[in-house]
Formats: sequence, structure tokens, C-alpha cells
Amino acid sequence: MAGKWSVQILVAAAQGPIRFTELERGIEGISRRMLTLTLRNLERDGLVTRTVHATVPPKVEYELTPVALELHQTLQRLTDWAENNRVYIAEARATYDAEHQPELLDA
Amino acid sequence: MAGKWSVQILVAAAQGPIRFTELERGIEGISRRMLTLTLRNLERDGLVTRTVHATVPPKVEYELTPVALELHQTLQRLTDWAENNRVYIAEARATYDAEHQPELLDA
DNA sequence: CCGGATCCAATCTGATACTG
DNA sequence: CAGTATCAGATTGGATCCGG
Repeated sequence: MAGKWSVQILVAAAQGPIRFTELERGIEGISRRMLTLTLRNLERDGLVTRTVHATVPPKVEYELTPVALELHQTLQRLTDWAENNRVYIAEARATYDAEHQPELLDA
Repeated sequence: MAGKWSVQILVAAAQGPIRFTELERGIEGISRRMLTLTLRNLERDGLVTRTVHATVPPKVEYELTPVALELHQTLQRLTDWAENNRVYIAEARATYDAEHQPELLDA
């Protein structure tokens, strides 16, 4: 599971330790289930550490490991590329779709 | 569809125009169907061009666009990161699994 | 507050067989 | 050579309910 949410978690946690609920609020559209699952996978791969504070109410913080911080940096370039070429790709898609679906007009 | 095969196609086509069958042979485990589908998506997004040569037998060449070549370069860094940290991740996984599944020994 | 468990729908993929 | 069509199976994701 490379996971469609992993990248966003890496970005959200890049600035330092962050709580479960903060992640949930910070990542648009993620469900609790997917947040938990993705965090577990990242933890399993040694990319995040999970720290449970025995307080009331409970408090769990996630923090990126050094390896994950490196990954975050290289991902940043990908994000930049995506941002720089968003319009180009959107236009390419529109053109392609216009040329390959005109049959629908026959109806 | 970011597509699990897209990256490998980008790598295989990075050196210049390449034919359908060459791609099929060069990418381990890909089916004809997935190769076709992934190429169509890349073409739709303006990342590859498709050139049909009207010869016998047919010859179709795929070539990366400039935008895709940029993408290939940034992906290269990701690949490097993955290679550098493969062992670290494998060990983290083994450790994690050992600590979270010992209940199975009760049987 | 944090997260596990279950159910269910959508999506993705491979195998196979058939064409210009 | 370079695809397309169809079908079945695996993955993935959201909704929901329950527990420490």
C-alpha cells in the first residue's frame, strides 16, 4: 500500500509532532479509518513514530523519522512538478477527450 | 489512475521512442491490456505521444513529451531514495511485525 | 480522544479470446 | 504487430458501530 493518503500525512507532519485529530482536520476528505490504516503502515515502515501520552483525555502524537523527512523533501519536488504542470495536463485531457468521444453527439 | 505501471513506462521510454512490443518485453509482468490502458492514460494527460507508422507490419512508437521527461527526472530521485532506504524499511517492517503478531504463537 | 471491527460498493487488474 | 472485449477476482475506500 503506497496509499493515496500517505503523501498528505507526510506533508502535514513535516513541521513536527502532530496529533491524530489535527491530522484528521488538516487532511481534506480523509476518513478516520483511512487515517488510522495509513498511519499504521507508515509506522510499520519506520517512517513515523507513535507516542501515546497517558493523560486524560488521551493524546497521541505522530512524528516523522529522519528517513521520512528525506522522503518528504523529494516528494516536494514531485508536488512542485504537479503544480507547475496542472494546467498543461488539464488542457491535454480536455483536448484528448474532445477528440475521442464525439460519437456521443449522435444520440 | 496514477497507475502502478506508469512509472515503469516512463523509465522504459526515457531514452527515446519505443515500440509497443519493446515496452511489453521490457516491463516485467505487465499484461497487454494494462500496457494499453496505461499508455492511453499517459497519452491523455499529454505525457506521451503516439505515432502510428502506416507500414506492414504495423509499427507504433511512443515517445515522452518534454513535460514527462521532467517528471522522469524527479521520479529518479524518488527511486534513489527507495533504493537507499530499502533495507531500513525492510528491517523496520520485520521488527514491527514481530512485535505486533506474537499472539499467533498461542495456537 | 483514539482507534479497532464489520459490511458493502467502487475500482483496478489479470486471463483469455478475438480483430485490423 | 498492436491492439479491443469480456468476465472474474483482488484491492481499496467509506459508513457505521463499538471499545479503551
